Amino acid sequence: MPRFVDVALPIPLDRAFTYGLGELEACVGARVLVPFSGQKLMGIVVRVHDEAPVADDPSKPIEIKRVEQVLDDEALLSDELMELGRWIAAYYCAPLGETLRGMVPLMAEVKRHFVYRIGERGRAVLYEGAAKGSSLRSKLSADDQNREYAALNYLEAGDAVKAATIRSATGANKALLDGMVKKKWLVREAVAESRDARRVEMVAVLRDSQGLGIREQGLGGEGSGPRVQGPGPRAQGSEGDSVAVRGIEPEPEVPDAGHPDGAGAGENVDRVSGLEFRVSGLGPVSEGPVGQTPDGQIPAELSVAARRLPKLNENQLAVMAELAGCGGRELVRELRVRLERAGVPESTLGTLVKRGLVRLEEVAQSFSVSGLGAHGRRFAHEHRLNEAQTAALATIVAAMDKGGFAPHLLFGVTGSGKTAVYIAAIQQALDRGRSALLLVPEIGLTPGTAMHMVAAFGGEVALLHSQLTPDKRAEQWHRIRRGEARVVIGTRSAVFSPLTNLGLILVDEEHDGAYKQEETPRYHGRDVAVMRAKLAGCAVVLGSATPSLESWHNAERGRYARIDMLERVSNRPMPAVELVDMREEFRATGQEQIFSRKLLEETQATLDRGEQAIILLNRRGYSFVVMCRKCGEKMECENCAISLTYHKGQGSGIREQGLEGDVAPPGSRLECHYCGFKVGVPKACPHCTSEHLYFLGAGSQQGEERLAGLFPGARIGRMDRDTVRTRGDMERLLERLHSGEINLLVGTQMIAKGHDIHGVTFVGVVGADFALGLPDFRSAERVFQLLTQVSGRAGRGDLPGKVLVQTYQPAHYVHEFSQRHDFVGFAAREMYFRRAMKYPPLSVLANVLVQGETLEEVLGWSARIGRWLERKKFPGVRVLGPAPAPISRIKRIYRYHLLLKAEQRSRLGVLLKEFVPWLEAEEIPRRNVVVDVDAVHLM
DNA sequence: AGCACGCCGACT
DNA sequence: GTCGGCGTGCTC
Repeated sequence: MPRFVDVALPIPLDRAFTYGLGELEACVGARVLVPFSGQKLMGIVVRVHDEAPVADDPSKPIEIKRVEQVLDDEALLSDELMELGRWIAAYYCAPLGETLRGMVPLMAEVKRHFVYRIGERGRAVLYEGAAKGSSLRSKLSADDQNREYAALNYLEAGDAVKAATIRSATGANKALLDGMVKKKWLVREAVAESRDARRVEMVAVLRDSQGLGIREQGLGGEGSGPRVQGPGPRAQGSEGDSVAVRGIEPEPEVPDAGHPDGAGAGENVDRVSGLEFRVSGLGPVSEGPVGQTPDGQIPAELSVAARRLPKLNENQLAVMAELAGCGGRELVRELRVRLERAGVPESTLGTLVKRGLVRLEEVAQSFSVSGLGAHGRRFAHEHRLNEAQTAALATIVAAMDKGGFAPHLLFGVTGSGKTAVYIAAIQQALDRGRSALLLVPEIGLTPGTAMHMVAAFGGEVALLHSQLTPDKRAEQWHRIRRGEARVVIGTRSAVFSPLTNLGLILVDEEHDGAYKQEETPRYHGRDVAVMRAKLAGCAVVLGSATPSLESWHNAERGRYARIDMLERVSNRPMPAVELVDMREEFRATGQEQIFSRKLLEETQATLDRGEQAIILLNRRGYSFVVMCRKCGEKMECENCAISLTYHKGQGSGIREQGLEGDVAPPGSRLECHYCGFKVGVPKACPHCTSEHLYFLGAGSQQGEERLAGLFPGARIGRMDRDTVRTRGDMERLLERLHSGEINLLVGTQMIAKGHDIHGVTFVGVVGADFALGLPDFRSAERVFQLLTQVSGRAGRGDLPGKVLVQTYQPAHYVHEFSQRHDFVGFAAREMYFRRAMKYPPLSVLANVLVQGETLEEVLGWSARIGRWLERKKFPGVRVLGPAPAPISRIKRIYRYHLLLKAEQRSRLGVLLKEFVPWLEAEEIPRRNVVVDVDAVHLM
């Protein structure tokens, strides 16, 4: 029997630790609880072996501790996922333990806390204390001293007790207890226990006719059921089935969007019936049976049945109807919300329980679909696939059937119907008994996609996104692992879903920067997806209308098979794109305006036609620069090297752009978008005390205000991080758009993200190309993506769309190609630049960020790193810098960086392999040097 | 990372 | 003389 395990712990150390197994057994991939430096940590077994570790320094041999507990009988992380973790750790220069931690959400199941036990000295104090009386030397109050004695008394029996328990028994708080530990009166011990992550909640169940029938025969309620008081209903024949009106099969456990509580409490309600849509099982959306007809009447068949029940008052009837309407079962929590809305008192449910008409059951907390049927629309999978879609699907299915790793790039223009292909392909995977994974950049921003998936696959779907609480995430993870959910849709970390028998991985909007994790391990979800597909031996499809040049390059080199979908569905034309040269506009009008005359004209015309318009203003806030006219100083964040953004308050003050000196309305503030720093709007320049402050650059907030002034009749909505904080906000806003309640939408790039809004025929783009000036080699690519995406919002319905792009650089090639919807041309042109500059994808890039609290140390470290790299002259690697990072200070941390460009991946690998140990040897703290392999954001 | 251990100033 | 601040250094 193996005697040792190597355990990877969630700490930023590049090594595993060896523990003795004793009588325990463990396998690679299992979680274990181990003592570590006075703590109990959960780690993952990475090796099981018989080699006792030997100390580097033989004078002090290492004392091998024992594994305390093995938490999993079998590998929690499959070999495939362990392999993936190892690859990530190596490729992205991240400690294995931290990498693996990010792959298993079940750390939530281990609760770590401390317990206190009385020590020898404590006992002595307790026994002598009374004689000595309270120590006058003690700084503690008499009360606290009393509490200390009370705590000692309480612990006298010798048990180890949690701080919270001691406090409720004696009043001694944690600080006091820790003080007693310092005095050695108490001993503190770390404990960790695993627990079931699931919470329990109540479900109301309409008692079925059979149950009622049995009781009718005088046999009483079922033993397991709750005690029933009062008389049961009489005359409940078999026709009584109709009480469980139109009862569908018992409600399956339905996956949830995982709303934070309350955020979407009302979203799942159909506007007409006031009742919830339900999705059950596979197949098309079932607009769940409703308990009431639209006019609020009890449907005939229910009322007939209900009338047979004894003396049910209106409220009770309403509850019965409501329950029947959701298949005879509903979470009490959900039911309460709806009853409250209907004006039914909460106690009614209790009455029905007492009368035995409704039973309460405990279930492990699950997830109901909420907010997913809000639009009551039918979904794409019911549409026929067109020729291009069918061909795309055939290619994917063929790859799946052939088996083995098969990477594809699905290049499909906006509106070409990629989602329908995804759904059909997932269905094909399921039909073959295999599972499927769909990665999306951010679920919150595109509730539509999630909705489509749940509508198509119902209970087979697990949704994983960043807003899930650890418990909910753990439960979804379990569902997937048990094979209950064979379709996973989620953001980047969903790539670690414990799906078995993977048939297909899809990466939607594969170019999106949100796939890159900006903390250790700094992996790219898309690239990990490809690696996972390779390990699993399955098909992977990267989809985009504007593929990253990396993927495009891979397709051109034949590494990825390319699938083209170059036409929009239903042969809708691409929108016409027109440029407005804002320099020209200024010359003509003599005024610096946010919106050009042409843009206002088109907007007006669109609204006049009863259609919808969208205006992209890709900056948050009111003005993004506040400058002093006298000294030219810009208002900067105290903590960051960043201009503060002016956010206008709710007050009524009027501020014209550039108008000086007047007072900002109450609630106004200057905000840093990097660290969240906020200050009031200064009346005078902090540098020169001049009162001539100048507000420059229009953000979405100002855009909204301006448009409201210009189009008093328009129904304006704003979509940016200030107005859309949760998924619920997004859904509400989208619903208002779909319903036509809003006909003019202004917002940041959020509005460009794949929403399918049919009434939009005009898109105005304001200042989107300012990003061309950013010091990032990908700036043109990003602007092209943004322009293409936002243009894609126009003309998705039956009417053609039009796009107007305002620019100060009309000659830039980004505009030339985006105007023609010519990604291929753009890619060729951009690739020319990348080749000349040796930037990715024609090289491999790593960004080495050096950060620290003082400029001196940061300068020192980065200079040493620079010198080392120069001296070592790694072949095939070019080093740029060190130089200040484009944002040279964030949150009071100074930032320098070096860019490493390698011709080949392996060349960079050689360097990095030496680099990390060198840092350690040089005593440059690891946490001050961030190695970002394949960096996406160089800021 | 987080926790021990240890060395200094503040207060009784 | 004790308490408690946080600066190194180690963790199987």
